[in-house]
Amino acid sequence: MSSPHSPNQNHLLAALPTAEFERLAAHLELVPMPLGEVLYEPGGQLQHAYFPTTAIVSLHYVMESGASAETAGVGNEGVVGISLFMGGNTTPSSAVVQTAGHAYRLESRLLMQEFNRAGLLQRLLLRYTQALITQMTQTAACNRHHSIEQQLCRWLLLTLDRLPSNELVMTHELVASMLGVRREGISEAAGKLQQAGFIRYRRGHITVLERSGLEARVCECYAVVKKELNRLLSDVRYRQGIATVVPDSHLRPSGQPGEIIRQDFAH
Amino acid sequence: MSSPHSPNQNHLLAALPTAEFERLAAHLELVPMPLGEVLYEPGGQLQHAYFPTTAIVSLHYVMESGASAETAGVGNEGVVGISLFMGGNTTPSSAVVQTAGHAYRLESRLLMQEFNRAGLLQRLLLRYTQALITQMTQTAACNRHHSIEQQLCRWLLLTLDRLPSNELVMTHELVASMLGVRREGISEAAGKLQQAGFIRYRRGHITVLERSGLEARVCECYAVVKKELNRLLSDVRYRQGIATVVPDSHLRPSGQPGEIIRQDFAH
DNA sequence: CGCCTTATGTGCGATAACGCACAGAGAGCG
DNA sequence: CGCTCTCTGTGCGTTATCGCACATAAGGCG
Repeated sequence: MSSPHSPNQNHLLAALPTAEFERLAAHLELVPMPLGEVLYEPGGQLQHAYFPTTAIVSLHYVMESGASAETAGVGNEGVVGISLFMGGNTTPSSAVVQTAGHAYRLESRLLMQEFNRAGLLQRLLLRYTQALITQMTQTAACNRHHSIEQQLCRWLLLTLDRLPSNELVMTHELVASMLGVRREGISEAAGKLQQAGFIRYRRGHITVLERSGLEARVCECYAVVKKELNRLLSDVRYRQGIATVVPDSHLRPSGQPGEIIRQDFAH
Repeated sequence: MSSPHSPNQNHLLAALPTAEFERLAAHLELVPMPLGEVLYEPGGQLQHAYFPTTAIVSLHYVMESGASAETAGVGNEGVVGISLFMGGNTTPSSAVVQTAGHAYRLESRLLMQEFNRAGLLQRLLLRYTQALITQMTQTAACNRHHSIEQQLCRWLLLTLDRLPSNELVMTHELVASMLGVRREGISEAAGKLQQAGFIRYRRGHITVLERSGLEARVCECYAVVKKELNRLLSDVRYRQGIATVVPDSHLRPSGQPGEIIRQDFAH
């Protein structure tokens, strides 16, 4: 919990057993992630996997027409670059930094090496991928059936959950491109939320004042995604010394007993 | 290629090396898949994985309101039940038989056992999952930006690719529930396609007369999904004796050389 | 401080899809 | 053969969102 940077700010890295973590630690490279940076484009070969700490990355697809839509976001709960271990090494979608911050990156080769050891990292990554799939599924359904305002609430809450503060550095235009709608649509929906007192915004900054307000207006999709993430990673424990100690370790693969705690992403 | 049933009608099973296949073969159970059968519901524990041969299964999410949307379909190119090996053993979505037919099912435990051997089955399943993710991503984007007619074309083509004939047993109502739109919307779009001479339909049957017509109207999403499936599974070969022999086997994990062929799902 | 870029507000008409209501027509079943 | 259920056709008015055009405002930079 030291103030500067630590790989443990990323939940997946923080959950690795000491042995696995130490094999990787020396190769984790802290990189700044400026807003708008493109981590990969359709067809591009991935050189690294990225474990965000404070940055948020948007996975999205850009159509021939130029229109785009986010299919999922990745923050400190996950990793960018699942196609490395899933196979194929590339995807038809893009990954772009949506909120500036930092990430630890790891060479593709090293990630795959560790993945193939079939230790906890593998289990973690597969579970995380399953959670990501839920996010994509839910996005597809939400795109189909819910209003812009509901989707905006969902998106704000999901983003908020990945941030340390309650302020998003984000223009309406950018949010619009994430949700795949018009900028005016976002302005209108955000205007309503502001009138209701749930958020306040000014030129490129959105501050959430009343989270519960957003939760009251959001569609079910938000809860489904959160619940599933929580369920899938709830039996994952933090490494000793990172988190509060609890007397339970039946799932711990390595030896040391009784020094671990449930992850808790629940809102 | 014998007329009755064979596990080799499923592309994943057909691609397994002899040793892996034989470990599973005795446990593969041919089951009929009647239209509308529910393979799993949100939260339900999966007892089996299903490898469709002639059946097609729709993965979809049902909202609280009752509205629904398909996120992906699974035919003889894939398997139903990825959450078994991805972890979590259940998902918030449902799987329902969309086209009646058959599948081979395999007990969860046995699938996971084989998956954990980290042989070709594991690689195959992960790659297939990656292809499935592409399908979901594309569905999300397509839901957002394309017209009902375009989506109908996409859906017809994807379904057609999984069928031996050019006739779908399918009401407008059912298609509508897959795409998450009104039945009338499908009737209208289908009417246009019929007028153009691309399809013909009558009470619960849709016959594709001119595939190229659909391909001319479909959005890019169809091609993206197909190309990706093809790319991800193109270095997968069929087991000896199942398919035509070609003199190439550098990717074959087991010993016997030179008796394998590229899978080809390309339209 | 003032300018100029960029973000946001607002007001249209256009459009795609919705929700509903009902008419007609096939196809299976008794 | 005729009935009845289910599927499909059609015609509304309604709605959300779009696409565009332009006004206003905020904030960074010289």
